[in-house]
Amino acid sequence: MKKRERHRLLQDLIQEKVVEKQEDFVKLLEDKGIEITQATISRDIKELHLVKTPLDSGGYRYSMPPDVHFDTTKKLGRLLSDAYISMDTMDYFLVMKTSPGNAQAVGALMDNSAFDGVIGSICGDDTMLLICRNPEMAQLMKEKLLSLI
Amino acid sequence: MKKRERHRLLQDLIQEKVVEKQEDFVKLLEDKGIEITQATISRDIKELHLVKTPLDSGGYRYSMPPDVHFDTTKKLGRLLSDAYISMDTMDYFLVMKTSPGNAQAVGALMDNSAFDGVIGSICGDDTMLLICRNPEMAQLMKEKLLSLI
DNA sequence: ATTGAATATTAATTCAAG
DNA sequence: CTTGAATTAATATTCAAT
Repeated sequence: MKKRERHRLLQDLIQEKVVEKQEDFVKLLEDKGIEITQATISRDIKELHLVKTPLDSGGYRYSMPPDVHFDTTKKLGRLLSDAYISMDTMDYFLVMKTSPGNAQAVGALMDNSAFDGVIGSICGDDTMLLICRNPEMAQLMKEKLLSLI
Repeated sequence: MKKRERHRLLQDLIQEKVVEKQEDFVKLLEDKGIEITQATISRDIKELHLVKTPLDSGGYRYSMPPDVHFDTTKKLGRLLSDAYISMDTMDYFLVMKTSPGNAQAVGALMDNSAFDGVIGSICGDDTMLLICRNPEMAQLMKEKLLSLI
């Protein structure tokens, strides 16, 4: 049993069953003849970004991850629709040109967005410099941002 | 300090800060002069349906409940019922053909959905390219999307 | 790289009290 | 009905092994 397969199995399980805790995963996999411990489930959950969601009924259920900043992302999209001019990446960096006076606002939203590939931003009046975790993230951010416009 | 007020404060805090654990809430409220214990935060989190989300960066962050996505997923289902034409996967990618002018809308909903296997989307007029975390996710996304139609 | 066993940490609940 | 202190339960991590 490969990790990938197990991940896939966990994704399926949370759709079908109310899985309240990690030990439940252990038991459910055991039923399928798969021996695994809670420690591994914990790691799987982390990698899959699963979340333990409190239910109205009072219990808990592991479920698909939320889009951390649903609202922020929407705001960012609206702002970029207005303010975006151009963008380029180099190494760890992404430089965005905005209409005058808007770079700070974009940077502020970026800092609290779900885009955790971003380490930080430095903004002038019409230019934002994003520092990303790695060059790949810089490229990914460019695509993400473009998809919002 | 009433419970309602505190709940609002917590909602605000998770938008502004990366709150990694319940004790962080305790400290943040203490900074605002509000004395509260972890037990109460735990109850608040349960009532607000907040979730502790694993981040790509390795840490955790309390965030908004995934409930909001149910709606997004439903919207996506309705949109796809109208606009879907065809779909195919290759490696990390999923390409969807839609009726003219609809790809952007689908992409926007995808980005705000609970589908965390998706890194990002790039949309033209009638074509959406989804970039997934891995080839398995691309395949899984195809199945999930088909199940919505 | 992935895992289990043990452990540390964090979170949920119980229980008494306001 | 709400809370804190104490406790239990659950989860994350460390460490050794593979």
